[in-house]
Amino acid sequence: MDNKEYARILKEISILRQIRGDNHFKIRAYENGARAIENLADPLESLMDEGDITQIEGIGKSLAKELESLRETGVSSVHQELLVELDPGLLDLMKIQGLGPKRIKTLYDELGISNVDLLKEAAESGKIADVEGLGKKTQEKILAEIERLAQSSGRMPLPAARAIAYGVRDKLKEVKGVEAIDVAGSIRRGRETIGDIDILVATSGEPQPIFEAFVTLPEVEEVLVRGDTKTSARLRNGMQVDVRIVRPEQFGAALHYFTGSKEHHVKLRTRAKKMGLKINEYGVFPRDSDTPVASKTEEDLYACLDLQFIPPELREGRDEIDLAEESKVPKLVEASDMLGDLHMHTTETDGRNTILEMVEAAKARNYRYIAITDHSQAVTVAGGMTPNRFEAQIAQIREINQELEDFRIYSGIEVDILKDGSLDMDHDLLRETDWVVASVHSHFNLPKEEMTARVIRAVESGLVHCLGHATGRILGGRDGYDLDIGQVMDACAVHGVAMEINGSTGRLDLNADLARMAHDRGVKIVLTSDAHSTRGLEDLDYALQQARRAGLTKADIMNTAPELSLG
DNA sequence: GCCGTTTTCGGCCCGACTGTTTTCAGTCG
Ligand SMILES: Nc1nc2c(ncn2[C@H]2C[C@H](O)[C@@H](COP(=O)(O)OP(=O)(O)OP(=O)(O)O)O2)c(=O)[nH]1
Ligand SMILES: [Mg+2]
Ligand SMILES: [Mg+2]
Ligand SMILES: [Zn+2]
Repeated sequence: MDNKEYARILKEISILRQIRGDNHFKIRAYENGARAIENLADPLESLMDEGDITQIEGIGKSLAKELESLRETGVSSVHQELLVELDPGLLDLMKIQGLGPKRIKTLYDELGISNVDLLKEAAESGKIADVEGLGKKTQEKILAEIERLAQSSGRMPLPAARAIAYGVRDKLKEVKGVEAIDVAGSIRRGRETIGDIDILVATSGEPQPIFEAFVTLPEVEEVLVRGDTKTSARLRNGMQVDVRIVRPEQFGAALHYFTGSKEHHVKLRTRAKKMGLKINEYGVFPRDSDTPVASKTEEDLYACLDLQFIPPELREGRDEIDLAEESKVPKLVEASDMLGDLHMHTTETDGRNTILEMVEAAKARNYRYIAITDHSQAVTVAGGMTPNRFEAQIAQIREINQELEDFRIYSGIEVDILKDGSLDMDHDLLRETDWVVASVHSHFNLPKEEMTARVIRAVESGLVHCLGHATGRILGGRDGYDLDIGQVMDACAVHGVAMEINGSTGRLDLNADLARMAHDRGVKIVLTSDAHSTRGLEDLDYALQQARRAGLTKADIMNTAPELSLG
């Protein structure tokens, strides 16, 4: 069993125990246990083999025993007993907005509702409204939610969600009374998928006109919640947007609250409480005082807790607070550190802009260099280059470089890794060019061993500088190809081959976790945009944010150097 | 159920909004 499976069982136990009405803190222990396993860098089973998994924070004697017996017998007795006592269909009911453990328990006890189909039947025949504590509105809402859930495609990839969020933000920015506005939540933290959009507004005036402007935006389909400090709406594209409004002097504390994560808050607030302080979205308060000791900025908030500042990308409730306590929060790589981009396409293949246009756009981003990496001929849909065309492009770039001052174009290629792991280009040209990215664009369904051997063969070729989009996953699309990424990383480390964090909107590949793992195994990391236009260069920002989530610093990233140095 | 530079027992984040609750539980952020 893999970590995901172990975590899923614990999560299901926590949900079923919630419905049964068990102690909140025991339930949280299962939730925490599930999260702890999800966050592990190594397989739980190898940690079991090596020793004591109660070393893992959040796993104690009881969970360890349960997990070990789960491994041995293939089932968890706690889980099984809950499924028998209750019903596996109840797990789906928790996905319905407005239904929590208490109402689900009531519906199960009173009406025998144990799955979504039965819930729908009961709602349609009006039985829900008759249940004590529920009513007509709840019944209608349940029906609408069941409908919506069937249509919804779940969490949205970060780039798409961020574009929508910035669109709403930019419209609200123009509204009278809006003195400050920021996108918060999982978008600000850079999670690779987004559940909903969270926007914070500061005003010293009346919030209601601003809420009114929000809910009357053309993209708003339905108002879900409308209060004095917060309003939620669903957009026509299905995305939920939560808007929270506070006073300007509370903006920092509120931004911190609205940025999350929830788990970060629970840890931070517990710590504050032990110091005699209370944190809420309005500030940090001494116990029994209404006068905040911090509220204006996030920096103030961490400072008054005797903590180093924790950047949003690290606020996931892992070990960031411990690091901040010891002043060991890494100085994360920043946009201004990025001096070049090493993966992009031009009109020579499937890009929309010329080399010179890409150069101009790169200069506008304050880069000192770029690498042009058009496709090789096996990628026919992109009009990949033959050796002749590639040779001509190398010459062309050499000429352009003569004319450039304070800027360098590296000639390069995104060479296709063919089915057998060989490279789709003349080897002499690969040796002649400055920068070789190698990636897989075909035969995604090879068996794991074959795929791993294929990629490693390319890594070992001595001709490759960087492995492109190593997993091949498409966000909100196909999974990565089946390959042993750990073996690939080790091969990269041994042969001095870098791995990219490809920031192009569909990819984020490597993702933050894998980038961290690669770095820890000694692999050099490159941030790239994989731009197919001048605009596309901006996608490097997504790669940057994933690098930050991975805890990487300027020194960990190759293209923060003033020039390409290939050892 | 987990955990410990105030604890091996006694804590465990904190607040907004909705509805059928006539005084606040449930759900969500
Ligand atoms: N203190 C506290 N804050 C919370 C809690 N739940 C949510 N928040 C805060 C932190 C979250 O980042 C922020 C926005 O909530 P969301 O439900 O939108 O979560 P988030 O944006 O982190 O993830 P998402 O991608 O939307 O699922 O509100 C909670 O239980 N306690
Ligand atoms: Mg959110
Ligand atoms: Mg939200
Ligand atoms: Zn590619």
